[in-house]
Amino acid sequence: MNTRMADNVREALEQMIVTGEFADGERLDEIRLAERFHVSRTPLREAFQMLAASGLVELVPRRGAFVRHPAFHEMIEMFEVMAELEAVCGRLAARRIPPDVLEQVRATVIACEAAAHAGDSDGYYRENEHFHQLIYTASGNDFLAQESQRLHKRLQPFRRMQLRVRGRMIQSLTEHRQILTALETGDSETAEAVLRDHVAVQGGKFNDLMASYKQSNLRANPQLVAMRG
Amino acid sequence: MNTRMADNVREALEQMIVTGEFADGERLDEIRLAERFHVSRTPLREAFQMLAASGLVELVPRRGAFVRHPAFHEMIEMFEVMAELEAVCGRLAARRIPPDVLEQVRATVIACEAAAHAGDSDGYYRENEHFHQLIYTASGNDFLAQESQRLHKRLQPFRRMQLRVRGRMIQSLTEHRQILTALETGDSETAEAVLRDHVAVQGGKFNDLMASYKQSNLRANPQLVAMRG
DNA sequence: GTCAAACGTTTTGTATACAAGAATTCGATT
DNA sequence: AATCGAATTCTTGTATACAAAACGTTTGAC
Repeated sequence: MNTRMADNVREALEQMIVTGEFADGERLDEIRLAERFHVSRTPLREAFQMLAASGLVELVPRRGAFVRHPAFHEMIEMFEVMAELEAVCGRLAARRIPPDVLEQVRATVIACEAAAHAGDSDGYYRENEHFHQLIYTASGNDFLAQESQRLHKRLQPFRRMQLRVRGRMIQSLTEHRQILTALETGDSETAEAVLRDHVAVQGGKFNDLMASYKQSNLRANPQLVAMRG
Repeated sequence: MNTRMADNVREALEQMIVTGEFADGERLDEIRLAERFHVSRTPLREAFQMLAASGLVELVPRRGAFVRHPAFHEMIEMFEVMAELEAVCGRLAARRIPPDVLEQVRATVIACEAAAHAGDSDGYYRENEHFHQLIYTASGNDFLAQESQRLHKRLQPFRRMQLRVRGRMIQSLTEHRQILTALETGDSETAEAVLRDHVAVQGGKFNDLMASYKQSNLRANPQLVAMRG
């Protein structure tokens, strides 16, 4: 629980948006939401500002705040950028990673494998998040780590759509191993290439993601997408 | 002039911050600024939110809004990310650029050279901006273009510090030519490599930038940087 | 002289009031 | 029946009021 109500409201709304409680283009009613959260319009509007900054809603002057789910092609674009950012993190990390962080990566890869074999999907998810977080940090560039983390978080609701298939999970573990080895041997080219492919949406992943997207509550409204020319 | 006062105030404050009118860590006084801009605290606080989202100020709960100039090493990190983003844009653009955009790049490179030879530094600056903007767009990834543009804008006040030296300008023009050729021939590796080096702060550029940074009004307060552990 | 506690002042965060701009309704006209 | 426009209702943007938290200062104890 935060000291500022505006922050609490932002978190609550963020959760509601990424779990698909609002349709794309839906207007966030200030008065209704203010009543629901037992706050006035002031902190609510501050929350809107923050949500707009992270791209979850669009603020249209004199019209209101509208939730904004990415179109499929926009999501693919975001994953492409994520893949490139992680590739850069990997390349830099291979050269810069300190021994203690490398040890943490090693431990996380092992924990990830253990969770996978135990069928502990929550554990797997958590360790996988940690793995990527560590790669960001290992880049030795705090700004890069921060930006990567930001996009990672934004893609979180869509990443859940991926990796459900059993075969993908095994491939993912193999790639973790490859990345670890590349970091251990300082092989920046391999770290870069494997991380890019690890994150990129391509081949079979593309079709899986598309199928999941179509079924999800986070679809964009084609009508509205057409107007964003 | 914008319809919302909050937006006007944000623009004005942004300008004041990037021109160094506030010292690092200085608190933005709501009451004083409200009087100065002839608005109430409400739109002013909305402006603070937006500035915080773009990293120009830090919002500390129950304390206020404090301007945040990057430390030198933070600035270097941002340039490193910018170089990598532009490198990615270049790689993708070499494969995806449409003929009409390629033509625009060609025209911009020529205009840039003309401005340089004419000693028209404002013209040079404008055409150079346009050149980079085109590379972002040419990537064919709107999200990447948008993120690149965002960081580009954030680095604008610091980029002015670079490129003042005459030799740098000539080198820069040569690199533009190399990038154009790479795009024309679809040589993604070269486009990527040249763009990375074009933007990266390395070699002599590092020292020039450091010297300018030290003299500028956009320095971070070392006391405060130390506390950001 | 140093430290700390209590008081008063300043400043932030939130609620509320109000004006101007959008949206909607409903009737008039073609 | 469809369309235009005026009147009404809603909604946003901004000002202002007020409570609670942070800050500074004075006072007092050791």
